[in-house]
Amino acid sequence: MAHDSLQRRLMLGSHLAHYLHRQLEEQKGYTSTVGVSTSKMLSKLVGNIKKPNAQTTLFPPSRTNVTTFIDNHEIGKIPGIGFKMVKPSGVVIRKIRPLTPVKAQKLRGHYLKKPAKVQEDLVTFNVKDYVTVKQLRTMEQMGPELLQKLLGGPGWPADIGHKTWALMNGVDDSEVGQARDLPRQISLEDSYTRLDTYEEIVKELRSLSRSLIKRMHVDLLEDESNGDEAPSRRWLAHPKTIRLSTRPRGAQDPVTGTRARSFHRVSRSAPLPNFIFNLNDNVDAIADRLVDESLLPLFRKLHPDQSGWNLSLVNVAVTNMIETAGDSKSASGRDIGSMFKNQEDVLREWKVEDRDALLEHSQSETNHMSSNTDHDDWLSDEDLDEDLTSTACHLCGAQMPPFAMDAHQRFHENGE
DNA sequence: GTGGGGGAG
DNA sequence: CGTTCTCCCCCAC
Repeated sequence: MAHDSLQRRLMLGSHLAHYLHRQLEEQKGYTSTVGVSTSKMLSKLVGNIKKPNAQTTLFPPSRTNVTTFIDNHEIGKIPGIGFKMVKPSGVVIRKIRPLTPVKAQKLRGHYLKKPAKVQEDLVTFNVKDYVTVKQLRTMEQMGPELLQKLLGGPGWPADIGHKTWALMNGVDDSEVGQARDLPRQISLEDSYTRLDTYEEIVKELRSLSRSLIKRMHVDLLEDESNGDEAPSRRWLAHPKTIRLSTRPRGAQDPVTGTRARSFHRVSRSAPLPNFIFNLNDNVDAIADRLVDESLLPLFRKLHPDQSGWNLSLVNVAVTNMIETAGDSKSASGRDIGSMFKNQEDVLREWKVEDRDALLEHSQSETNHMSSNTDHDDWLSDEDLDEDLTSTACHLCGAQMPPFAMDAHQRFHENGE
């Protein structure tokens, strides 16, 4: 693709993002941070530049600009590599769980030829040894194969070497997925400084269950205002499984008295009983029954010992969402095109195919949106036009922001 | 499908 | 600004 057209696409993307940002703020009162670039990873990274309520576009999108941008980041900052540095691993022999480096930390260690220093506060980790993407990227032998050797192994994604190498070079081909109308799981959890008696556990499970059922009602029920009968509600989806997870508190070091920080979770799951979907019974009663018949059995599976456990976290989740068939509530509100339309008498919807056409056509036009030659690195919010009132096409009536109208006209000129 | 884990936000 | 909570995806089995 020609360099020039890429610039135009980014300009259009910036305008679109700006419009959405503004609409979100004006109509919903939400602030948002926006990053615009040629991939999800780069967009996320540039978005960090102006937080919390502005947008940034990586511009111009030249190879050198992208490389320089990526290179200056600490390795752990790259989305997909991750910041996390140690994970508990192996069997707990006695009291201390061995700590093993994970991705970013393995890479730091490789560069430094020694384990990177991490500053461990009571609860958080900070990098002491700051290793940049550039330092790693330009190392001897660095490439997908070496990265595979460094990072690969059982439990890790098979293509981790190639993926990581691509990320270090600013390349990310992951797709922008369609937003789901329903989550895959709903979970409630709470953490505790001390939770070690059966009575307390039961109490917490009841409380979590009540909240979970209420969440299910909010997120999975649809009002069925069919006709004039008593208002009824129907389930948009039925989760099939219930899962109980806990996080045992790390063992205490007998010498220092400090506790090894444990991320380790354990879980057990079981079929979700149907009575949870009953809308006539009261929530507390359903919750109590759920605790007695599902969660306590799961808890006993998880912790067979009568006592001695000490939990720092309890999580209750419903998963394996089965969407109710024939649901008409498809992707409405998810399609960006439909957000531009606010009249239902519009004959022609601005659907995905049409938007693509619009983008293609816009590539051959002369750039009139703004003069960008005075910006070498970033294109920020303030550079964009401010007129965001929606206007109608005089040919088809489609509603859209003014910045899109010009290209839309050419869409008609091309015989549509 | 279950259980464990990294990771994002 | 850091912690907590929620969610997602991937893997081994």
